[in-house]
Amino acid sequence: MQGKALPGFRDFYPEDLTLRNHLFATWRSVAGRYGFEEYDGPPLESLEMYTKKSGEEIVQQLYTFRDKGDREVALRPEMTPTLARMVAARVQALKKPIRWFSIPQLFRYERQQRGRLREHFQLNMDIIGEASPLADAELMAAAVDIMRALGLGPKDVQLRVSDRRVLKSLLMSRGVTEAQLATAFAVIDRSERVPKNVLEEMLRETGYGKPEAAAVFDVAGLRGKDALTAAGAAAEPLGEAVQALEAMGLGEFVAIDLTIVRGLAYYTGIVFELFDAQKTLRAIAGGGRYDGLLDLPALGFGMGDVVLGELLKERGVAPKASIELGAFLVAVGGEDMPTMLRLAHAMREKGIAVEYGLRHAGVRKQLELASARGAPRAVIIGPEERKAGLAVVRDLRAGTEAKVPIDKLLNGYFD
RNA sequence: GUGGCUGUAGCUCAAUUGGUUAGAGCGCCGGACUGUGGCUCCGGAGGUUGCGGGUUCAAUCCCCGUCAGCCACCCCA
Repeated sequence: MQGKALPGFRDFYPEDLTLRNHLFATWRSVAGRYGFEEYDGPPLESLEMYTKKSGEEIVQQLYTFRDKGDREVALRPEMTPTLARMVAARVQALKKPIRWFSIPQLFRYERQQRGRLREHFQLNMDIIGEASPLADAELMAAAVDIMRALGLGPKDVQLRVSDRRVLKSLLMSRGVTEAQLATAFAVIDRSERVPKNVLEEMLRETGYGKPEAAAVFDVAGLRGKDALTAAGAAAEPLGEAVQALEAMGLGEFVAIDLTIVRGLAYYTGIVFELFDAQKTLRAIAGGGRYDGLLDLPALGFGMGDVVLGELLKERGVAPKASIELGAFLVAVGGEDMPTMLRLAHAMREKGIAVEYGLRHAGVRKQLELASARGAPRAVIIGPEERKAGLAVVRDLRAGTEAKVPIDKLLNGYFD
């Protein structure tokens, strides 16, 4: 063993890169049909940018160093600060709402586990300058449509939606104070994973009394439209967004679930996560509204390549081959080589993917290579047919053969 | 950062209570096979048993350390 990539970093062998390219292509395609434009920024930023805008935890997990110009720099752990800077610089000139997407490679120094590495690629889609819940619905619809474009249905993935304003209203109407909200959010976020007595202890430490603690668990248990009804006016934006998704025909994917809180402190409104419906993997995507970060209403989501790639492999919808050959050419004898090379080049000029054996071997060997390479057909050039201006086109899947004029093949036709 | 489990060929796994030259299947390379692939048969390459140390006549096996992976916690791009 010559060593391997650093822990948490990946080598992309052809089959791995095939999958990654498939994800990127799907991301670009769906983002494009939603009218989003692609942007990018530098992978290295000033450390200060993250110490100011992100929480302490994120900073501890940063890849940082001092560059030769004595600047404190960091590999980007998230795209939002970069986006915020780019938008702020041209905010006067940009027509609102801004719909942008990006596929940055992000870095974070943390202990790796399945689905969590130290580096990943993440689709970011953001809408800036629009407060309407229709914008939230738009973003969630795009996330769902990416799943559909990848071959996943409502039985595979579910979009769980919540709204911090709804949570806040429900909690405060039950006696929880504004200062206690942060703890309540943390408890609700963990309510499905952490034992109840541990959560109760968390609440007690923050000065919760019995009735307020009960209210927190009560709220955490609310699901579906009941949650909306209970929250009254505060639930209107979430209700409107969910209705929009239903009108688009995506209702089957959507579940209102108040236990979705999201870790980042800057979310202010609707938040959502896309989950593997069997819940064996981590969240596939997550996002929400962060109106306070810029001077404009804003919302966005991120979707990483790691968990999504694992899910596609698990569900058998990952692509296999990266190249799709049109034909594999076979020269029977050495004297057939010039014809084969001429034909190969002519077909490539026509845009057909063509391969042939790079050293002369028996027909058997060449055909073996042809099927190993996944070619749908072989074009066999031998002295007999060549005298008549013909070649044998063999269908490698069906095992059938036909003689075709070489002139036709030169023009890119197999029959 | 904390705790637990696991490291044998490219992959999946064997190897008697610690025992002599660490095996098999798949994959890879070559041959049977000089104008027809997938099948079959034969042969070959490929290992510092993650790494380092210790115990022992003898370690893949037991002990310690370390690195890596997995799982949980923390956290959640």
